[in-house]
Amino acid sequence: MIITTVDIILLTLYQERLHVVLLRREQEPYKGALALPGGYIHPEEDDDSMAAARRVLLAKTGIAAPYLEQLYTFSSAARDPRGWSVSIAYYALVSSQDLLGQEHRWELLPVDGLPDLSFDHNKIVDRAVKRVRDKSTYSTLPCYLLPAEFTLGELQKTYEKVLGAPLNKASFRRKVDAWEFVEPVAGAIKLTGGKPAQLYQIRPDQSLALFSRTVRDA
Amino acid sequence: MIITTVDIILLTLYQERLHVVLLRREQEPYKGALALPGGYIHPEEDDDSMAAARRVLLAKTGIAAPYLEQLYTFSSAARDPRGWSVSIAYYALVSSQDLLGQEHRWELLPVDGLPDLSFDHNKIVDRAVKRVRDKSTYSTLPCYLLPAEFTLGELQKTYEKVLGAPLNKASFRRKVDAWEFVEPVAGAIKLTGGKPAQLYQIRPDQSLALFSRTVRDA
DNA sequence: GGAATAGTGTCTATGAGACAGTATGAA
DNA sequence: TTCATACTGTCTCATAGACACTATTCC
Repeated sequence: MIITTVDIILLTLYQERLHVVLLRREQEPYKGALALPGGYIHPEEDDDSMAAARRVLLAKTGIAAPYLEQLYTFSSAARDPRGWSVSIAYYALVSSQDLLGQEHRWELLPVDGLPDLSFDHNKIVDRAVKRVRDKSTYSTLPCYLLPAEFTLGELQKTYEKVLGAPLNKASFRRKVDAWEFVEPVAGAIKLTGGKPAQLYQIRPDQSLALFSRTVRDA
Repeated sequence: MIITTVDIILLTLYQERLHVVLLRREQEPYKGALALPGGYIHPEEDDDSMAAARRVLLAKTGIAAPYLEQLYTFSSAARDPRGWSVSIAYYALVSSQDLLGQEHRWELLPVDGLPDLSFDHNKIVDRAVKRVRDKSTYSTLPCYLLPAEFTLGELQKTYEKVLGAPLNKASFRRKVDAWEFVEPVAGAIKLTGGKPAQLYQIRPDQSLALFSRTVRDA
């Protein structure tokens, strides 16, 4: 018998660092330890594993319909003491505003320097973080960590925190210009203490766009 | 009950085009139709799904230990008429020399313009081809389509056939130089009809290296 | 006016594409 | 000698990083 589950790596940017949502396990194995939100696939209920991931995420964290993408499938005889198991892992990105509004039972920990998690979940988180960092260098992925409207300064800061390196301002804005994936929100201005900043939003026709690389600053 | 299988997309470069290895199904469903080599995970025998993929590939095609990488996991209630199923797909690359030496029962078809395959295997092949093409723009992946020793001309031709676009010779050689992933085989020269060409091999310390993008020619 | 942040103009360095050149074998 | 293919030198153009500059708010 093969155990078939989905696990979700729900990431957000909180206090200027990437954080992951974790739950305390209420049952054996690893009772009391931290683990990713996850659960069995329900063949009667779930059309596919993405639907299962969405259902599990909603049930365990109350988060509906963030950006969700299949990461990798972890499977072996050894990863679960109950037996041969398959975990189809999905990663999800949300803005901390969307995450933190509500009552919750989960914990939010920085992805760098996590304690020991259940199963092979440290490995799973590491792979998710690596994927997000890599993909952020050539796509609009980090936008999903921001609320619907944001300034270009916030956008740059988000890229910098995800990538872990400062970016060149002029160069970054040239890229954003060239990619044409955001548009100014007419009349929406954010007061920032200095010159007020124009608010932007993702263009409605854009979901996730892929490009050639952005590079770093000194 | 969830059906758990692995499928392997075995790709090679043959007659200057990417080809995929397919088998005729001997059992229902899709009896007599073309399908990717695949099979059930054997929990008693396979340590993990990569091992299962390797075992299935060897059993069904006689190919041992090519480059093998997890592609994606296809899973839904609908993709297999027998019920809810999960297929962990792996893609593999071999040189046509390694592939064609032996007796075989499989068929080799160009990946562009495939006929209808069993299950969702057309979709799986498409995703594999896309992955290989994408990854080839920034990695040494196409090397696995070549025999152990090759000329820089053959290397460039391989990249061109995989990417489907001509490349600039000077620029390509600069890249190969900069990446430092091949080394000349001392005294190994290939006669090509013109000036003889130096034979190269992958440097022993290199497995798969990733880089920033190679671009096209006019 | 000064501090703070938004946003821009422009110089320079790097690296890719173009293209023509040289090198070395076979017929 | 001519042809074919291997391999190289160098020009140009595109783009990213550096950095200083202007703009607009609050205090």
